[in-house]
Amino acid sequence: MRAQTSAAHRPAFHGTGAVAFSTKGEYGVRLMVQLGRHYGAGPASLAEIAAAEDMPRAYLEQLAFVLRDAGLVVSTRGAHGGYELARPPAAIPMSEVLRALEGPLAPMICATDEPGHDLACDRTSSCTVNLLWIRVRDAVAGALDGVTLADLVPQRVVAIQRALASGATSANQNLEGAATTS
Amino acid sequence: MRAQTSAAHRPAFHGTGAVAFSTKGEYGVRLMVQLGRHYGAGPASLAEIAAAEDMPRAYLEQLAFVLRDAGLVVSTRGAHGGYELARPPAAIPMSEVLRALEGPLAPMICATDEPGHDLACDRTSSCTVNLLWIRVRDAVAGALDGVTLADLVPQRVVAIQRALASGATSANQNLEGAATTS
DNA sequence: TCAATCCCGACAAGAACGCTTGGGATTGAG
DNA sequence: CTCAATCCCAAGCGTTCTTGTCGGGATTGA
Repeated sequence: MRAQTSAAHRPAFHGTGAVAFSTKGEYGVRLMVQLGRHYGAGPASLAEIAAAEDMPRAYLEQLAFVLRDAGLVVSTRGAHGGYELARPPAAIPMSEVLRALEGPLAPMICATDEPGHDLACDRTSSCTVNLLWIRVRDAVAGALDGVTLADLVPQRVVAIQRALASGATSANQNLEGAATTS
Repeated sequence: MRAQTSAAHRPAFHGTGAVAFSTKGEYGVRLMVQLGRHYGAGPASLAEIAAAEDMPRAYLEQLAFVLRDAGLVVSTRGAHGGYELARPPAAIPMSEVLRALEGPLAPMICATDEPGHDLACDRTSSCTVNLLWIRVRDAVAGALDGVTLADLVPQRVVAIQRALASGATSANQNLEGAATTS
């Protein structure tokens, strides 16, 4: 609802210190969650989602393109178009989402999961630290593999959405309260 | 030995994408590893370490101060002074080192390990994603807690160093091969 | 006395991030 | 057929962070 135009640049790194996802990661995941809620109910427009989540629409577009190129969402052009998940939420591991959004998860250049990393790493003695970065990378990859989009979209919300898709057409805004912010 | 003055600014983020430690983390860990090798052999000067690892000395100083303030190393001033580990390597979890160097490990502001995070996080519906960030944070914290400085300083190297401290003076460079880059 | 070292604050270049702008192409509805 | 809604895309701009550098102090052993 409120003013995409006044978004007023947030601090560069949303997460302080090490292990910091940027807003790319956050917005992208939020976008995916919204699409997860909408799953099975036709395409959702970015304008809708941007309003619902109070994120700048134009910026969301960029993320949506990335997610599309990664094969995670499909787009429908033209009027009443929008984005949909390419697969059911349970088949979308968050590792894939975040890798698409933020690039390969490599805590250091020495620990890229891509080939040829050992070439880039010919530091002197202390390259023992590789062990550390690799452990961290694997830990993150494991955590991210273990969570699917379905885990972030409570099942009852999905059920309600589906019911709506074949019944009434309005009143789908009041499901927000479900967020148990522990 | 070779030219601290020509270090020529490296690319800003050493680690691409999500989960990127900065050079602060890398240099700091390398520094700690060097101190680990030197453990029990008196204080080591920053000039020595900077030369051995080819890192800018003045920058290393800043990291050393941080590590000292965190109680991880102790300093001896004056001639023949330098830095020493405050504890044996096995008693230094890397989580502590990296937290000191890079701040609290919080993948997002919503998932700080400090109290009051729920105040900062009053996003709309999608705060379900908290689950994700917290999982990632815990995974990283776990991985980092499970590695101590001793794991990065092979015991035989320590033994050799101690022998050197009371004997010969060279031939400690050929231990590189230990990095099993899978 | 002197040189080696730690201590400390300020600042400069450059990259990355966060977002905006401005236009195009494509499609359903009237 | 026209029009509005939507996706598509590239370029650019200001802010903030990192990555160091610089210059000078304080402290101590020889």
